[in-house]
Amino acid sequence: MATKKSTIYDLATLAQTSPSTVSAILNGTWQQRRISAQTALRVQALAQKQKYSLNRQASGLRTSRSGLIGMVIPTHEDYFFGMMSQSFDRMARERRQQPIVASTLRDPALEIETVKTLISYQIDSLVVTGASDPDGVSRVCRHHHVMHVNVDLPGKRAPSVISDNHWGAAQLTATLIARSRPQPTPARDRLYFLGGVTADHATQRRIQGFVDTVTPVFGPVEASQIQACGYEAAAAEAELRALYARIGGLPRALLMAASLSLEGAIRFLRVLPDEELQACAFGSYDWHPYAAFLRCPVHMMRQDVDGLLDAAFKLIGGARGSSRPVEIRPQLMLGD
Amino acid sequence: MATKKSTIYDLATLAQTSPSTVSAILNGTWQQRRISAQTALRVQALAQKQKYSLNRQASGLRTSRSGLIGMVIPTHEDYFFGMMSQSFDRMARERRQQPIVASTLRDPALEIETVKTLISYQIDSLVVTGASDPDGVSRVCRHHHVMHVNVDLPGKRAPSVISDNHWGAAQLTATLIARSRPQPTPARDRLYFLGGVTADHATQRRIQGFVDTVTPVFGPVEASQIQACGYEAAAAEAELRALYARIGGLPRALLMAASLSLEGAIRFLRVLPDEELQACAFGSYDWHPYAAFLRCPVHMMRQDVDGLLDAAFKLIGGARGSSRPVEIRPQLMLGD
DNA sequence: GTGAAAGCGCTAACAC
DNA sequence: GTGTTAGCGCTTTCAC
Repeated sequence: MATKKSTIYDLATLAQTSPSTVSAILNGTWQQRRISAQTALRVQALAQKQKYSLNRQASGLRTSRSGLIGMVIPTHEDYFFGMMSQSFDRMARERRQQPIVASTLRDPALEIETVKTLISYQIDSLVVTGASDPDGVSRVCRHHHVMHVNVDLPGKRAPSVISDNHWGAAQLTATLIARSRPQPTPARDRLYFLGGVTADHATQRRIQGFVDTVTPVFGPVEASQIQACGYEAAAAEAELRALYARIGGLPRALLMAASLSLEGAIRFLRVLPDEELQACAFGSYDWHPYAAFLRCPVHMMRQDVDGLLDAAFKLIGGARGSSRPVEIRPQLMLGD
Repeated sequence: MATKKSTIYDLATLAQTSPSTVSAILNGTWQQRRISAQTALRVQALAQKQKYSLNRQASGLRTSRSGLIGMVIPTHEDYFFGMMSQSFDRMARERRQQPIVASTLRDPALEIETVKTLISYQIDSLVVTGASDPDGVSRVCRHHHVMHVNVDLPGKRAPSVISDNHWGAAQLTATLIARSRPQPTPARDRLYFLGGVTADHATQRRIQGFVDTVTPVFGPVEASQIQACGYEAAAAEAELRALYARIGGLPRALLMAASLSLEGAIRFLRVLPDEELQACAFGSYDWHPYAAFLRCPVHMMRQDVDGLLDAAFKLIGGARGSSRPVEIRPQLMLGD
């Protein structure tokens, strides 16, 4: 029971053969070296007995491939990014890569620093999700020849995969229009868009989808119908409270820009009586299991997490990246 | 604008000095080598200009320290483990280690395989959270001399840090007793415990805390008051529905064993009228922000995630581990 | 069918 | 104050 960790040299000595033979046997290339099945079996058994473990720092140094694949996300404490991590974990494993996920808290400086660290570990490629400065990250990766893809938020200097925000918002809006009912006052007889950041590409496209769907039915959308108050739950809560006071009740329909906007809205809505809730149609871009807790239907656009990452892996694998982002359709989840 | 990645050899040539000097300057040990500030500055400037990046595979191979610290968790799609990942990420960074988190889906075989992979990357230490087979993991780590700690679920073969489950359940139960009101029938005039797995150490201690607090006030607890129906939300929902039918309403108070039990319970409870909800006191071991969506107070034991990981890092850092698990008190979050 | 030997990029002991 | 050198454990020609 050797207490020292064994190397291919130890195994070679024990098996009365050479390190290169052991190496070939252990990494599967022994067939093409035409090593006899006999020695192969002998060495394999020995490795198992000695609980030999490959030193991937050494093998990576030699081959200049680490087998590590990085992903940066804003935070682990968000349901959407939790699902991203989970899918990424599975898909990386399927490709025999070791995932290494780091959170960068939407801080551009931390994003760059983290990516530099990952690069120093010689990651083979990188998935950048929800980055505040995707192009800064790209510059670093480019210089070090690290393949990378932006997911969720697009960048100009690397291939990107995003949700089909315009289509998704349009579908969701159409659903809300179909399920909503006329309201007594003009200000309430309208659809409202709540949450998001107008500087953000995703928000812009969602608003556009909303506007393009509302306009043919109700005429031009007024500025007051778009409340892009940010991604924080508290902001959405405050904004909705104000809206409610201003127009004297809930509107005909309400489209929340993101899952945190929905969370904020629910905090306000949960104390309203059932009749008021049932008079309004609710939609949310982004899906959250707890939305079912509200006592009325919430229609949701569920992002296709696996679809996004599948496309990302294809692009990393060298698929022809056009200059335009790949758009992945989300899925409508009816709340009934 | 060199397109090849630069090494300390390149820098040494450019700076007219030797690789070892460059190495010392770049890794901060140059003071003790008494290298002149002048050369130090020259080399540092050069490194910056060339965007030199340390190859940590090479340096790790040489020093046999990788700077990587691993953590295995059951899943990223759970709020509690999301918080764990986030804290771990921050704390590892503070200690200048690169965190590497892998999910193992409560699958013992996958746990072992994953840990072996992490070890092949020469992780310096490992935090094992919520493992189904902590002792199997310990065996592997022991053989490879990898320092490790169990968190949340204890093991016999490594130091462990767990929530103070007995204390927490007792406090929560006391709160529920204090806030509850008598109910019309004997079966309803009792406290019930819902969720968890009796084979599980954590559940055992929580039940014990519940029983020890209820007994002095109401007399012996009957078996029907303990419904350890597992960790799945759907099971808790079904169990609660059955209980409601059996005893003809909600009981005096209900203690949910875990956050998923709470989620399941809420799915059933959300359709009940306010009066019924307000007649029952709700408690949950584990905290979830969405619990506020219920239209009545839920008292929660919030696990001290930072406290758990702080203790874990101390144990990894070599603090004397007694054979008994370190217990960290959770925090009572009153629902009012 | 197998072995010897060079070298991936870095660090640290030792030399001067 | 700085340079030389020997490996860390592995892979991969090349030689036989």
